Amino acid sequence: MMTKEGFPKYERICKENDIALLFDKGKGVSVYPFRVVYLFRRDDSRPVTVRLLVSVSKKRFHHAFKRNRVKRLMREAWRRNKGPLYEICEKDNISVDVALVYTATVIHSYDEMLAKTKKAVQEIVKRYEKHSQTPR
RNA sequence: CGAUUCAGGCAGACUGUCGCGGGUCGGGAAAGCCGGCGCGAGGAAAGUCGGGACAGCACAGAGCACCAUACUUCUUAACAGGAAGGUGCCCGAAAGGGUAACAGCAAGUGCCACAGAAACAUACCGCCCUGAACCCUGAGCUUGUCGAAGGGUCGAAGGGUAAGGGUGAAAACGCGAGGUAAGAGCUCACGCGACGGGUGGCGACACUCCGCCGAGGUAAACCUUAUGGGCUGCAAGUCCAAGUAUAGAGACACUGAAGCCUUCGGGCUUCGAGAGGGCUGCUCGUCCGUCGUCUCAGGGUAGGGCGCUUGAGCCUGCGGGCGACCGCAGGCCUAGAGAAAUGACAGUCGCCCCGCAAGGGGAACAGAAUCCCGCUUAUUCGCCUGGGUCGUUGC
Repeated sequence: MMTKEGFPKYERICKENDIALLFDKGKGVSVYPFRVVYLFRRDDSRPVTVRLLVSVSKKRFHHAFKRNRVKRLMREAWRRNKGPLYEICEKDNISVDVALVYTATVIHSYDEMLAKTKKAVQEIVKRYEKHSQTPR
């Protein structure tokens, strides 16, 4: 099953075009300490995939080792909490791209990262279900 | 034992669970499949400051310009690095240590504020010499608006003088003596400095040596001399190449649009077009072509591959050298990503600090991006090893 807690290459957004599309068409919501941008997209050529992009700006963290630390914590927390997104995606056979942009200026602990990413995932699920219930 | 200083080293370890990037082996038709094994940040990975390797472009040779370097020798692939040494300056009682834009202003040119007479050949004051004129005295005889000689508290003018005064950051090598009209390296002793020679040293340079000389400073002023330097950087560069558009090649087709009628072959009406070029200036004719479709094609975007880690490599031993470093032998393979892996959690042990103890607290600076050699900066009131110096105690 896809709900296991790995984080392989195909679950990361690497292509420049994909990133441009995500930030151009995606919907944004702020869940401190993140800004979340997500985009549901139907693509029958690939299996159902939840993909992630993490971003920590050089403006907020000047030192490379601090940026690395934040990104690693974010990825670690994400792979623990992404399960609910796979549930709804497999139910509706749809993929989703998510970008997490770190907006705080201090490094939060791993436990806080876990809690906040969980909240972010729940927020995306809630908004998706609300949107799919409204008649088009 | 403590303090201080120099040199070198370390940068917690192990286990479990989950996860990531390469590699490799096995299964599988294959996979974004399954499993095993092994590797996966630093001493500065940092700053990007020097130097190279490598790559592309440029390039006959030489010169000019420009830039860089600048005590010597050695070291190195190379360097503005390093080692050993020289010289000046600074600290120190000494031993010793630190430091230097450390070639040339006795090649040329420029500049040297203010002050001062003068900033490189100049005389303001002062000193000294000559001394017109004037004054005093006045031999003499031609008795004059004469005048030898002498003197003067007067001194036009000319000249000498850099010892003294004053100015300045700096004033004619310093100081003493001789000397002189007064003075002056004019002469002499001592000292300082330049050049030539001698001796020692590979050399920078040194010397209680000899000769000759005395010349302001400034080259982070132009400049001179010597040496070196093409430019750009792995986002270099190179290979494959979807889609879209298309100069080019080939084939086919060929007046265009709208409306109406139709037996679907076509017909009628209206509007627009009938362009351009060659063969002859014009007309005709003819050829190329304009417009459309398809195929080929080249360059090339997205994307992907290579470059990409075996190298001036690391470790150990022996040998050479004061040293930087070099030689030989044996062993080892030690990250290679690409919106960018090297992580998370738990436990045990070790280290440091506080505490009698239970226990509590702490662990810096910081993250590979083509690769090396250096330099610089950051780093725990950290730890370990060795050397020097000083202090205290004991023998």
